[in-house]
Amino acid sequence: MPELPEVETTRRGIAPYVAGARLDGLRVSQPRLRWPVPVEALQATAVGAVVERVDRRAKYLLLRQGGGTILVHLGMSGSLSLVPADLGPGTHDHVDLIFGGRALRLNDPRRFGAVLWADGDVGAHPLLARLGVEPLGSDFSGALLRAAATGRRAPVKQLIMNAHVVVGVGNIYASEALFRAGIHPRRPAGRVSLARYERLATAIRDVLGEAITAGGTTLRDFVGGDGRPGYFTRALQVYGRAGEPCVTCGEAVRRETLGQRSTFFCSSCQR
DNA sequence: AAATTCTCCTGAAGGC
DNA sequence: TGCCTTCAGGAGAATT
Repeated sequence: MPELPEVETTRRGIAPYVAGARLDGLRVSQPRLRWPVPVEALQATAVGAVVERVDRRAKYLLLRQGGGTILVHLGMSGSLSLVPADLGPGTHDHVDLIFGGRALRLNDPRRFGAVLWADGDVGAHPLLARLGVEPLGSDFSGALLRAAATGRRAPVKQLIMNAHVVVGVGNIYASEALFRAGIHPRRPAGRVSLARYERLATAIRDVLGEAITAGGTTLRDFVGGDGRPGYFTRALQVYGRAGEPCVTCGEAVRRETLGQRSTFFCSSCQR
């Protein structure tokens, strides 16, 4: 599942080929994604214009043009790759953005992803306007988490996965960061001390940063390849390891459902 | 305002 | 081998 590190790795992989390139055409073989692909608007406005840069906000990729921005979200099964423009779409290839002889291709079996168009200031787009801080940005801190937690009784795991507070912390890295910080995922958010939130903020930064580094080193060539970044799975300490011994104390890692999401933790190391 | 539930979709895994 | 059922999961929308 693409989490923030995979999205950032994708951004870095495609940017050298897309930034500065003119969008020459659009092929949509399946417009029914998370939201319908706005084919008309893209044809009328985005096609023919240069993508000036490729940015990321939360897990959205932003292909910025002069008059607006193409938003791409990978959902949970999406990936982008650069293929020859004359290569026909295969199974689950839904959208091609054509740049010269190459196509930036979205493949997404489960179709939770999205390709959208935002006129003018993309920051004002409804999907972006009310997002929380970037976890790798300078505004993110333990103090920010502590402030956001005031009065909240919901589990701390749900706080750090709340995109109105901090973006890009998905299910996998939420479990990992809480393990590193020694905090039980079910602990009420309002009952975690500032000191422990400082540790948690550091853990979130570290685990995301390490995953981006790992993605960068294991990244296959985006051009002509399948475009899937490395998934960092070997470095996961609790996620997906139910029943296996905790790497710290040896006790069996537990799996419980929290907010309809699988949650992995060590009940001995995390309190 | 905060918390919970629902929804989209399909591949994988398990049962028989 | 194959058919059927169940489940995961990002995250916005709807509901309580």
